[in-house]
Amino acid sequence: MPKDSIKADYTREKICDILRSDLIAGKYSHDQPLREISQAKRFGVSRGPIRDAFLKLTQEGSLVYETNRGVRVHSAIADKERKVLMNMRLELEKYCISKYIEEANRKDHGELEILLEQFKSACLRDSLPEVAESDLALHRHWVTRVSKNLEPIWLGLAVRILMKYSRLENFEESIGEHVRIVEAIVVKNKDGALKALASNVI
Amino acid sequence: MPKDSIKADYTREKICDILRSDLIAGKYSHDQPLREISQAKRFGVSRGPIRDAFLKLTQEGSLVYETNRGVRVHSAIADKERKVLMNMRLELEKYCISKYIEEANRKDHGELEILLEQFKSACLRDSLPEVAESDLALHRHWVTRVSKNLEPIWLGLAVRILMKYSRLENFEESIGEHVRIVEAIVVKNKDGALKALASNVI
DNA sequence: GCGTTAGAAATTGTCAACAATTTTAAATTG
DNA sequence: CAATTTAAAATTGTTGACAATTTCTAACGC
Repeated sequence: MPKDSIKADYTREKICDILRSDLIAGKYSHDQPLREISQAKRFGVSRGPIRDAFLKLTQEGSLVYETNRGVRVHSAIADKERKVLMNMRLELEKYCISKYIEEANRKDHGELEILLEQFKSACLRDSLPEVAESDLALHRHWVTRVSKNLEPIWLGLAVRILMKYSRLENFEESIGEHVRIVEAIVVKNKDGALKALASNVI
Repeated sequence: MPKDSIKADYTREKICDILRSDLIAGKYSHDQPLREISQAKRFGVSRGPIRDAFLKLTQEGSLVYETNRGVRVHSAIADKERKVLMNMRLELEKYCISKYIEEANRKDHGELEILLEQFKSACLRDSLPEVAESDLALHRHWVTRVSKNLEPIWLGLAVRILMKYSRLENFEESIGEHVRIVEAIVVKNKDGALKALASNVI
């Protein structure tokens, strides 16, 4: 047995998720290259799965790929483009939340509350990586629940938007915004939810 | 030399582009699986580059990937979701066209006219694959010219929207719409271009 | 005949080796 | 010493082989 007993048995998807968290959390600086070999060593796999993960993250937008030169962390996006992405994301999530309110059952609401608690707790701990991740997980909940088709598009938008501001903003205010969204959802107040969402995403 | 002198030397990107055209043109039916080995034989490469292309197309949305089961052609998207995607695409292209009008030079306009001619000619030939491809190429022109960052997002939306209707609609009307867009662009009539775009995309 | 099970076939997942390309470092020349 | 050339190192691109998984097929029992 190796000294490190945590035999995580990383799959392509797990590796991809971990790298995405790293990137959103700002672990690597903009334009920094990521090497296949070093990541392969890190996860204890060959270069194949790493290449797969790099390709996926490239398509999502957190990495940039150049032929024969590998991938590097995406540059910071311009403010104007960020605003366009925001509007697109809002359009998408508005649809998802409307439908979620109609379709969600008690079990869904339970998961929603759990995700909200995790987000709150991350904010109170002032841990940017955890805040970013739990923020994504919360929004992802209503998107995925409503449509597997829209989810990858949403993820691409959310990742690009998040990467721009890896620096923390006002966590307490963010808690309030998310609480308002979730509260409106559980009482099926569609207008309220959409309004709360708009103030959060924009 | 092999009997077929066309030694295309397919790269990952070329393979990806060819497969995308096939998918948009409706060469494969919805939910039909695509096999790595058969595509590898088709392009005369090993499974590696094919896997790369499949992954990319999965992320774009034309293919669906399931662990240990490979990829299949994406199911037809629901009308409501299609409408959401349309609005998002419109939001994106409105931004691109506005900026394009400000930034484009004579050379850009030249390319634009060429792409429009190619689109017209494809419509007149009633060839759905060529219409779909030249339609994409035309829109892609102003998107790519304005932002390399937004381009992959745009492509994902456009592909998903196009795949829904592989059946041909009214080509002549489509020519008129695109002519109006391009004409407004070259005379820098922003309002007119955006209005023409909206009636085309929606 | 119908459902179940066991084996075979087909397919994807991973890996290590080698080829091609790019980057870095050193040597050479003016 | 600066610029150029050349060689070495590092990195990505591709391949074929093998392992793991899924799917298909046929035998079996009821």
